[in-house]
Amino acid sequence: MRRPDARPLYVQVEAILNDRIVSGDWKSGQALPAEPELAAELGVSAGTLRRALARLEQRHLIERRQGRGTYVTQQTSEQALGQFFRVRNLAGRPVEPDTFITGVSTGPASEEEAARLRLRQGEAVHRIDRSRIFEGEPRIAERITLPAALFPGLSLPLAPAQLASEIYVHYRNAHGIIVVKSEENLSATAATEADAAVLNCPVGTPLLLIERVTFDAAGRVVELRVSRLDTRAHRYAVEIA
Amino acid sequence: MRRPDARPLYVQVEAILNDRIVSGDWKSGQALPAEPELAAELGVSAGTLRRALARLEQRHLIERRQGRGTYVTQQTSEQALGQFFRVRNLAGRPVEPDTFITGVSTGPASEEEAARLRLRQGEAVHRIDRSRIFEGEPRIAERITLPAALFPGLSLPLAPAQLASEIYVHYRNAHGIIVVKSEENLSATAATEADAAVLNCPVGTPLLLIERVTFDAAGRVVELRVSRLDTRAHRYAVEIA
DNA sequence: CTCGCATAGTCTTGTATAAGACACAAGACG
DNA sequence: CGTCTTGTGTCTTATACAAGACTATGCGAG
Repeated sequence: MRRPDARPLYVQVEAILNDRIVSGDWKSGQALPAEPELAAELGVSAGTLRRALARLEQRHLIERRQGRGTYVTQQTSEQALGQFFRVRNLAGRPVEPDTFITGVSTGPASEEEAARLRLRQGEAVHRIDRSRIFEGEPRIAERITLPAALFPGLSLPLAPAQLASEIYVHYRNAHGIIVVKSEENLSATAATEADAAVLNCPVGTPLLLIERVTFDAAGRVVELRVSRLDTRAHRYAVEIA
Repeated sequence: MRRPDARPLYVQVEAILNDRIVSGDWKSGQALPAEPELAAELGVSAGTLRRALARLEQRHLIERRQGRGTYVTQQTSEQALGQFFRVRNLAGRPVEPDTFITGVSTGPASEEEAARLRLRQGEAVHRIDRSRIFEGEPRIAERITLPAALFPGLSLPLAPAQLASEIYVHYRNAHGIIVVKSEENLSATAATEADAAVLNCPVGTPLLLIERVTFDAAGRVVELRVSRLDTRAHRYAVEIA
């Protein structure tokens, strides 16, 4: 006699709850049912449910607050910043970037983009070029590439102001895209003339090149981001445990 | 009526077990007592003990194997490599480095070293200069700085061969130093003449500069390591979750 | 008799349940 | 402005059974 699903029950429950969040059944910021209620509905014990919830919390999909309830994590720009933005100044303090959009376009994915985003070559992607400004100085030049299928309408009238970062957050919330994980490849490169112009630095200045691929809670690749960081006054901080 | 220790019981138990490992009470690779026995000895329920053990396992301090027992993690060079070594080749595959020691010395800590290692300026440190070779080519030039107080005798007759990495692992195991966490600051820099000589690259080549501080299970700073990685054929892979 | 091997026994950690005491938050009420 | 009540998540205990891993036993083949 073999079970239909060999995974532990708490993993199955985790998957069920994950689906409900991804599918928009429970929306961003919304409170989940109380634990006893939810456990009863799912037909599992409170302990098993709590174990599943603990795993979801570890993945930052939900937030639990004693006495208040359990909530689907709201993806504000501050939240995403704290979780994924690793630039620090030389004193080790987090830095608050301003954003300046320098260009937006839509077109077929290049071979490189398609491979990274797991698309077929030629599928439509949106591209956003922007610079990020720390303490008045431009320090990052980056290009964000998004699968158009996941962000319909993003190509439309887009204010060249810094709104774009907010729009981006809005799209994630509205489309059930909950960012969960990023994989990054880091290397060093020399500033090209284009980089030098954007970053206001001499040609050839060593830059930290960050190639990031981001995944959502459904396991989809949602973004490719290539950033060039001028590290003369900043560092990229990573913790390994 | 306030409790003497407001932390949850499972956290207190975790701290007790952590101490036993750090103090060498339970040695590297050794099996812990079985759960029921240990729970009885500590006067807590099996569930509470298991919760503490789960936390220790997450920190890689112990390893649990169903049917066999629970063991203090043994710090082999392979284990440390898998956990802390993030260099990949362009295909994304982990790379197996050879190591070549280029110099060993002992002396008073510089201001910079003292600050990073949390020592008083002038306290004795060991310094190991070495290069790391991937697929026949030298790709990393690095200096490791260790507090002499934690590694007594390391200054003595040291084979210039690649033994040093093994010796280093041995010292950690022998002195209750269990590496648990690293903090890294990444930036880009241009190869100096010294770098160029070691790495066999042109002067000015952009290098990935990695400044790493490593902590052990007792919360001590155990190592400062400054590495310069030639990223022409390799990447530094990081995952953010 | 000895070797090989299946298997039962027993020790280990892993999973799932249940129940009760506790702590925190928010609103109702005096 | 306190105090109470209610609803929430958190901690701790206890029990039972499942599953992995090793050991010993014993039986049969040679």
